[in-house]
Amino acid sequence: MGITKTEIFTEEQNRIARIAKVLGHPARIAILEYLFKIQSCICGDLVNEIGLAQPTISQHLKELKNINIIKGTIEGTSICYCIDQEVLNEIQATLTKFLSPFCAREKKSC
Amino acid sequence: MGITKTEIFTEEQNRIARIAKVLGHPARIAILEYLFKIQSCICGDLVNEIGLAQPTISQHLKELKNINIIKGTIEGTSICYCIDQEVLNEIQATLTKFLSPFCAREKKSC
DNA sequence: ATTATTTATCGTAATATTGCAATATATAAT
DNA sequence: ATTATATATTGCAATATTACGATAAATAAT
Repeated sequence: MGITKTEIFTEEQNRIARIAKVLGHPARIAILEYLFKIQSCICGDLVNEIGLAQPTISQHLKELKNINIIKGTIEGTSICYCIDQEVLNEIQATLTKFLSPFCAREKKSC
Repeated sequence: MGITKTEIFTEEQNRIARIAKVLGHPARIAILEYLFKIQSCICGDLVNEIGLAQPTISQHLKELKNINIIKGTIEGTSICYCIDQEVLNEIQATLTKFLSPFCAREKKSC
């Protein structure tokens, strides 16, 4: 059917999956990597850097904004995108906690 | 077009995206959570636990096997699935490294 | 050999995703 | 007001994903 049965899963399971899904495309990984390196940039920079059409980059930016991992501030005619470090930390913590169940439960520290 | 242009991205970018994509469905998150909790189980257990049809669970297991995060060993008529702890650790390290670029580069330890 | 049990595969329908051309929107500069 | 610049949105085609019924395959028990 192509439609995910979100209602049979917990909030947390859906949340983890939603985050991972957004990270599940190399263009979005490339955008984040570039932002890590360059701190902030505008859409046009990413079009040049990555080599996908402007509407395609814009669409990927939208999906990254959906999980708030990036934020954009209007600056003249362009929009300055950067990582939201706080959200990034939360996402990192969420994934680490999920993927390190034994560290989190049995050991206490890794 | 529905087809990802993998050729314009680096191996590492594609690898991270491939891992995240597999984690990008709540059923697969639920399967992993169950395996974390229960250590090992058979397909039928997951069908009961999660509430999706057997072919659907089987398909999700296949995708998890594609990134080797789980492995299955034949045991009579059933197949015993469990987490591959070594691969899990690698995946966790890969995602943490990607999502903590400043920790990895500037600080050295987090 | 037959039957029961368990999982994988095939086929298919419904929906989602990816990518881009064309166009709209919005601000800056002249 | 007009033009240039930058980004978002719309519409569409191609492909991928999700889900499941039907069926195949493979072993265990009788």
